Amino acid sequence: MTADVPHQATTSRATDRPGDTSPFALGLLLRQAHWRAAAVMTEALRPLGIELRHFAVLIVLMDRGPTVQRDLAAATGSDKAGVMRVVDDLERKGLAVRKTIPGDRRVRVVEITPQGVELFDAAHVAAEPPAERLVAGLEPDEAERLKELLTRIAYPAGGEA
Amino acid sequence: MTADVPHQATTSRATDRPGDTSPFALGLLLRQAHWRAAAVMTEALRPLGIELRHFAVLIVLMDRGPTVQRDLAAATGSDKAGVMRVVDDLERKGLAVRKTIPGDRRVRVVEITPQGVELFDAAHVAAEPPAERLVAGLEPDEAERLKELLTRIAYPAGGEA
DNA sequence: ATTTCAACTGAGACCGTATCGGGTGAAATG
DNA sequence: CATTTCACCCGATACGGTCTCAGTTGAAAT
Repeated sequence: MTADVPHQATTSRATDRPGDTSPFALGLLLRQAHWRAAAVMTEALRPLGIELRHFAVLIVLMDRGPTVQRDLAAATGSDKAGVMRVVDDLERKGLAVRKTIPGDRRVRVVEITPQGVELFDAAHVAAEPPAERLVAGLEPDEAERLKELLTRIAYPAGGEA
Repeated sequence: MTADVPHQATTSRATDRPGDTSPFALGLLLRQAHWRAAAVMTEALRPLGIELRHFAVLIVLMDRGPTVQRDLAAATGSDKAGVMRVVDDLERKGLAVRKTIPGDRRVRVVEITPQGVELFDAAHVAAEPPAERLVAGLEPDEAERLKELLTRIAYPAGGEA
């Protein structure tokens, strides 16, 4: 008698569809949009023989230079064991190397190799067309605005306030 | 000699940080923003004893009413096996039930129970404060605009054109 | 010597894929 | 027209790979 037909009355409930005003709407939208973006990027990376998690590490290495594995784990948000395996892969492919630093034998600094930089640049070239298709429905200034708004969601002012 | 310091010159490379113009920037931003949203929502749902994937199914059940498992898989984006396990959980908790429909003995429609509806509404109440904190840095009209732009990324006009 | 912090390892949970056992409808066959 | 056969579909299960987490080892600092 109560739950029988799709009752969409009362207040406002999540529907996983456009035009939703429930508190879950933004999260669902982000999920769907991220899913699309991830699919596009994974596809762009596939011909190069790496996956997103590998590329995420390369990004950090390019951004920060030689980095300790523990920091890589923090920066990529993944587990330290996971980082280890990713670095294993990168090392096997000659895209990065582990180095021991002189005064400290327990740390291993991960460093990108010239081939790694090469692949990194190649990835950017390969990713541009798909990335443009992703924002095909938006005007250039709209895409900029979207990124600006997302930045404020992703990195709240003051760290976490 | 080549790759030694964080060289951030040449064109424009992904940095996993605000103000990035590389083709990967939008994807990285979406990832980070989605991560935040998912963390917030998972946290809001925890006291109720369910996770996001369970709630995703409940959303579909509320939106569409009794639904075949195959359609649930398609609607939530996950695969059949995953849906099965989630429905197992929901059934065990009394939030949903599997029913055989008269004319077709192979299909099992999943239906939300009154308790399921109860929890669904409770989730909305619990989720509102965290959801507002998520967009705390944005003006109300900015949040609306963000959702609108995200919708156009997540659901491209014409299905996929 | 003890504490601390790095990388690593192995056990367990988790997820997606492949496969199985029905069930249905329709076409083929007499 | 009745019956058999066949291709497909659904839900369920079994399996394999992946990721996660607690614990181990070894090095440095106090």
